[in-house]
Amino acid sequence: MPEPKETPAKRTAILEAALDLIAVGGFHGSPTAKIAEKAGVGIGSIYRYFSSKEDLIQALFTDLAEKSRQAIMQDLDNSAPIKEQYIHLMKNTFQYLIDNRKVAAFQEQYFNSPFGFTHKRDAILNQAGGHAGDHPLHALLDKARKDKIAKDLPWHILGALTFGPIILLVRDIHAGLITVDARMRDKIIAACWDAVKR
Amino acid sequence: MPEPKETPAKRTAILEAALDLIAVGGFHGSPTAKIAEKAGVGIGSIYRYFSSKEDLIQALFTDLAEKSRQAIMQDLDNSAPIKEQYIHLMKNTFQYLIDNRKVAAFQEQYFNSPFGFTHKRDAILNQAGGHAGDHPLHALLDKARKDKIAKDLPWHILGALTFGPIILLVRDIHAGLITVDARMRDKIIAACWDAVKR
Amino acid sequence: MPEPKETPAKRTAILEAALDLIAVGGFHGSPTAKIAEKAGVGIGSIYRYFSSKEDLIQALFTDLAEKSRQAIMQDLDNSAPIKEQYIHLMKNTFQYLIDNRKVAAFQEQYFNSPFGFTHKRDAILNQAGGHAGDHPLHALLDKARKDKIAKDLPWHILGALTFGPIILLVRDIHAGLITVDARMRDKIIAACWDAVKR
Amino acid sequence: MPEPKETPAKRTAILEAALDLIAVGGFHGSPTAKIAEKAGVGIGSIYRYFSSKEDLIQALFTDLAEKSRQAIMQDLDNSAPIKEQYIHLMKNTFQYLIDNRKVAAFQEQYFNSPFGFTHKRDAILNQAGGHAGDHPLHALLDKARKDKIAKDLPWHILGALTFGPIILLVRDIHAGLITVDARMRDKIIAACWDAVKR
DNA sequence: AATGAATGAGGATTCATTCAT
DNA sequence: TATGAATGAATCCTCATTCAT
Repeated sequence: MPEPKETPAKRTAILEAALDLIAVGGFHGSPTAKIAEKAGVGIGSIYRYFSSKEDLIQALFTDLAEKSRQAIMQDLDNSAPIKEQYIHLMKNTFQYLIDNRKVAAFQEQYFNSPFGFTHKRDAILNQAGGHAGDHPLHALLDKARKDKIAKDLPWHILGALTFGPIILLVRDIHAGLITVDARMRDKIIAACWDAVKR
Repeated sequence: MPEPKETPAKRTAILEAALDLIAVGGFHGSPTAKIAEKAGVGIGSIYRYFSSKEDLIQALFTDLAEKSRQAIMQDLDNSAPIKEQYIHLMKNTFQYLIDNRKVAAFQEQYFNSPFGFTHKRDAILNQAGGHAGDHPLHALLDKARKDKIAKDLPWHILGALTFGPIILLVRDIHAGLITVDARMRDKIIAACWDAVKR
Repeated sequence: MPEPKETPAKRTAILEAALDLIAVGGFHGSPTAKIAEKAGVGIGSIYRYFSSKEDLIQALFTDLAEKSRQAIMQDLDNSAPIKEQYIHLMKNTFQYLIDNRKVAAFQEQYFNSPFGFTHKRDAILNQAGGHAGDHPLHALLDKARKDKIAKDLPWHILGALTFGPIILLVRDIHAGLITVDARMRDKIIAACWDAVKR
Repeated sequence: MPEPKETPAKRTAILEAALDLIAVGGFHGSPTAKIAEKAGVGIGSIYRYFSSKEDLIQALFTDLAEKSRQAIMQDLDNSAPIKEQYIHLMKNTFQYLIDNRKVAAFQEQYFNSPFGFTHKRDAILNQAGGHAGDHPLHALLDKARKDKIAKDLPWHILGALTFGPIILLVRDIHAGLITVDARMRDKIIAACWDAVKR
């Protein structure tokens, strides 16, 4: 009696192998043959689970986005003051990216590629808000703005003020150019809040 | 009237063609054959002016970095208060990247590639400060920190608070996801200053 | 009845095609595309069986060296007098090269190339004697010298006196410049023996 | 008043540069651009003196063949006994090739290439004997055979018995695999005579 | 006569994808 | 369902030769 709807282990193995390789070598340094080998499956099997290499990458992105979202939301107290929630989410985000260098590297690659453009454009077109692809901070910043706590700027801009510094710093941290301890991390997040707050 | 060391027109044509293509398709979407065709030269000519595709890309980066620097420094008043200088530099930077979509796209690509890493690492290793390769804001933020105007954070972090948002927003602007007029631009820069200032 | 480690037919086809082409046009007149076409396989298949064109050539050399060795050793009577053994080996060698023009042409090419130099140097460095890579005459001439049948000259020189004429004559025969029947062949070998014997 | 028929210095420079490069890198490692640079002339100038790269190589061969011939004939006493003349010619030949590694390397390359085949075939077709391209030993061996001093074998074969060993040994000497002093050289030549003599 | 910039066919190699087993 | 051998278009780069100056 087979388990009814479980993700096949082989699919997961392929995604993990792809992440490992792409994080280090980028899309172009990660041929399907290497991914299959690292995953311990035949090359052909990749095409059983994914229709193309592009499809595999998109699937990996979605997969990681969901996991990231969960990590970021962890222990969030919806009833806490907005600033506190902001700081909590930012700590989670920043720390998650620092602790998961492969995820960070992959997402960096992804957003800097034709794949990424497509994704972003899609996100904009469904601007209904609240759908799964969005970052949890979206809603929060929206509320902060309405409550006149955050500056009166469009979500995109508040988002950029928040994520922009984090993204650059994570890259530098993983490149070994700087180190950031918990104290420093909190200072950075406070500075981001300064940018956003009214 | 012999001009002493004129850059050959063909070299320039190659660089321009490369910029056009890379801005749209990235490094891997810009084969040498296409660059040559777009430049209106033979494939072989690329290798007369550059020793390899990598060399061409590095040359293009250096070229654009110099032009960007000039645009950014334009009309800077060294005797003005630091905050004013900061805002001036940021306006120039932001506007330049908005107006020169291809340059922005290229630099994005560049810093997200093995080329870029090398460059960044090199920049870090010569931390003497004040050398030509740096962004003009580097020195300014250093001074602001010493004068207790900026937060007491390492240059890397102040830099990330400043450039991070700009980079993301420029990307979104060129993707057609948002529009930013002069008024909005100034608000954004003010927000960045809030992040940096004490 | 499962054959344990059968060489893939495609690999053999590639080696044969390479031999055909190199024998006529040399290394530089034998592009991988032509080899693949002649072998009736796709270009990419060459790189499934060999890591590079150089690797293919080395493999071909090794392959032919082994076959040559077998042909040369055929019907050798180890207990016969040395002179008889010498004549026997020389007949086999000479005849084999006459009958296998492509092999002769390839080996000529090979020993006159960077590949060949490496090979020769390696052979010299392991001068322990008796190891598989050597020509069977090596051991025989060594023994002949010790028995005071051959002149008291280093192996290299005795070897040159023996192979030098053969190599030139084989080349001329295949160029159609001369013909050598069995009678003539035996006279030539006798002359070589005169050069070597005390 | 210009000297009427002197070889232009530029032509000589090109030939010398070609020899230098081909001796080290072979035909395929010696692009015309490198030859021109080493010769200190423009690339275009090569095509003023030679109609093609092949023509240049043929010219170089002819040039060197003439020089070799002169070196080999040096101090030859036509009235001496044939054996003595043989030994004299062989000493000159052997020593010349040892002392002129670039010439030896070039000729090796040359005879192992499409060029070489053409040349040899041409030589055979004009079998009138005694024409400039022939090696001086040709006539001598012919005479030796008629005088019943040499074996009754065709010139080609007597030639191979003589040159074959020398060619192999010169190659090994220049590859650094063996050293041959004057004493050893004379022994080798004596052995060659043994092969040739009746 | 001399130059060297310009050319593009040709060559080795990679890799996403297919398909027979 | 799983495999991996087979493929060939695509890519970077070289180099003999030409021709305008």
